[in-house]
Amino acid sequence: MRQPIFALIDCNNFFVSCERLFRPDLENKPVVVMSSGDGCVVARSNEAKALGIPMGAPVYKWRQFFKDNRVVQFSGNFELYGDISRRITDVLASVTPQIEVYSVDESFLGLSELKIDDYRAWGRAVRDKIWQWIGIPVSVGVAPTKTLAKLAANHAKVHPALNSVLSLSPLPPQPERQRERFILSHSTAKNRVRIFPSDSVKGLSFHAWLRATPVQEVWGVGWRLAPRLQAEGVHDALQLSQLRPQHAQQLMGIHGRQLVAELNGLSCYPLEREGKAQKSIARTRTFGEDTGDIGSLEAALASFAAKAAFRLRVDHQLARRAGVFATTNKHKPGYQVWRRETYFPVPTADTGKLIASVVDLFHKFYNPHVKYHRAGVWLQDFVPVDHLQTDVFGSVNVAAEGRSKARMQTLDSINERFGRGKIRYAAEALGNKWEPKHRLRSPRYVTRWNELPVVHTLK
DNA sequence: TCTGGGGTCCTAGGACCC
DNA sequence: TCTGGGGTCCTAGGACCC
Repeated sequence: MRQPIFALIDCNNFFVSCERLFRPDLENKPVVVMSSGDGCVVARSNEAKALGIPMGAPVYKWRQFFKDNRVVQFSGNFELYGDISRRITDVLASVTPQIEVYSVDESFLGLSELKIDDYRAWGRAVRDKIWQWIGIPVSVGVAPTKTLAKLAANHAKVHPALNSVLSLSPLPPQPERQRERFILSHSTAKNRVRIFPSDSVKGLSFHAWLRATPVQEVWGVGWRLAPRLQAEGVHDALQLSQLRPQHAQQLMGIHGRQLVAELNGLSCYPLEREGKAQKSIARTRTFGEDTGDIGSLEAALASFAAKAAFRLRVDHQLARRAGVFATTNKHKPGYQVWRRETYFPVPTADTGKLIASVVDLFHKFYNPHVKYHRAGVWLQDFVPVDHLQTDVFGSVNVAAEGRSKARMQTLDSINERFGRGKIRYAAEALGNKWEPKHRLRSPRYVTRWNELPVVHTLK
């Protein structure tokens, strides 16, 4: 079998870059995009990062700072970002069918089948194509494992001399590793230089790149594991790669063992090409305002159920299990969570049935004196539509199931033709106090007819 | 006034069965 | 009724990702 080789294509500051597509005047200015309900910062331009605004910054604490520093704010326009994301996926799929869409702004490509002599030149060509056709800047990392490709892309993003592309292969020969290990054991772990000022980065060895990667920036090491590793004297990716596999497993579980192998160039995570079926679907929101209003709460849950059911039908799946939860504000004393779930003997993707079920479940714990802050609906235990089996008593009502299917198809096709939400269940419209605010949302330029950008010409 | 949303996987512990 | 081990299933919680 051929040695695997991966590329990670990672969009730079993706949400901000999408906003700038239609607002070129925002180039070189600090820009942030906020989460649903304008609660916290979920994307920052380089200029905003340079101002010290952290990921996840609570907006209410930073409002004055944004004003003082002329930071441009956007409410998340996730419809827009999803559309741009699909366009990028289309471009990448034209490069190779060996593609795994990892998230809205990242894709892995499998390169072992392609005949590539120079990975840097190849990476630059892909970067240029996406820039030219879509207008989004990307970084490219190439390496024999996904973990190393991620690491390479992260460096490609922050060192201008790399021109957004870093290839980390092939691996250096064994003797060098031994030498570096010796040197490492005599160096101080802290205060190691990470940011290289000049073109010298191009000549750095594989091991130098690992050494320049703080352990908490390694894919798979989060905020809980990082301090544990540091306590063991593991401060960077090179040291992590030199842990004994058994020790890594003790510290991080089975995942740690694979992580160490991946850092050593041994691929453990294959490309997941097929659009693997999801195992659960959830739709949850923090409300626009805390509320105990039963109409609004039922409307929220009905709306979540409708959205989740639609997603289920797009995936050609049926759910055996549905659940609902609601919470108070977790930042206030007396935080509480309620949850209930139910099981369907005959799995379903019928919006009406799901709405009825979740509203029913909600009433089992609803208390009119509670101000609810957040709620959600989830679906689980899926079976493919064409595998609908009868329940143990064979009591599937074939005619009723047929009518349900036809009803949903009609609903979906009308909404597809005339715009989403054109037809909905009355339960979704009983109140709107739950709806999150998005005062600063840009137009949905490419997904809504009435929000198309207007071009003025000078005569 | 006040901190997002949507996922996956692993592990530990309890219930239950043979 | 007791003893012990092993297997399975379920749930809750923890950890990670973007």
